[in-house]
Amino acid sequence: MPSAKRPDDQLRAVLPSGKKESDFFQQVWALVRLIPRGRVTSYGAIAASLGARSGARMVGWAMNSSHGATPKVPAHRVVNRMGLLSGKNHFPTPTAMQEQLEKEGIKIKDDQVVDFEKHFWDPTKELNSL
DNA sequence: ACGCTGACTATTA
DNA sequence: CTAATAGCCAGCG
Repeated sequence: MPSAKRPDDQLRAVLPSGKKESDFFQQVWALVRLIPRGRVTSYGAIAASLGARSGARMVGWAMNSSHGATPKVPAHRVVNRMGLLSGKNHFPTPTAMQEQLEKEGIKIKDDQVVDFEKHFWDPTKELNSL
C-alpha cells in the first residue's frame, strides 16, 4: 500500500488525545459501524485510524467484546490485512462471516475476499474527510 | 499481583 | 523468495 509509513501519527493529530483506553473499544466499534455496506477494512487500518501504532490485536479484541454491543457491529466487514477472514472462526458459525459478506455483494474465495483492495474501505481517508 | 494469550502487522534472517 | 520473530495493549487465569 502506498500509504504513509506512519499513518498512526497522522491520525493522532486528527483525533484528540483525551481518550481513555476503555474508549478504544467504542472507537473501534464506531469506526466499524461506519463501514459502508459492501466494503471491508483491515484491523491495522482501524488501529491506525485510532492512533495506535500496532493495536491491530486490540481491534480484534474489541470485536470480541462487540458481541453484545449496541448497535450491532458489522465485524464481518473487518478482515485481516490480506483480506483473509481470520475472524470467521469466532462468529456464531464459521460460515456466518462469509455468508454475510457474500450477501453484501462481496465474493469470498477460500476464506479470502476477492478484489480485497477494490472493496477496501480506508477509515483514515474517511476520518480525514470529517 | 503476575503472566499468558490473542479476530494482527511489519521487519529481519 | 519464504520462514520466523518481535512489538503492541488490554482482558483473563
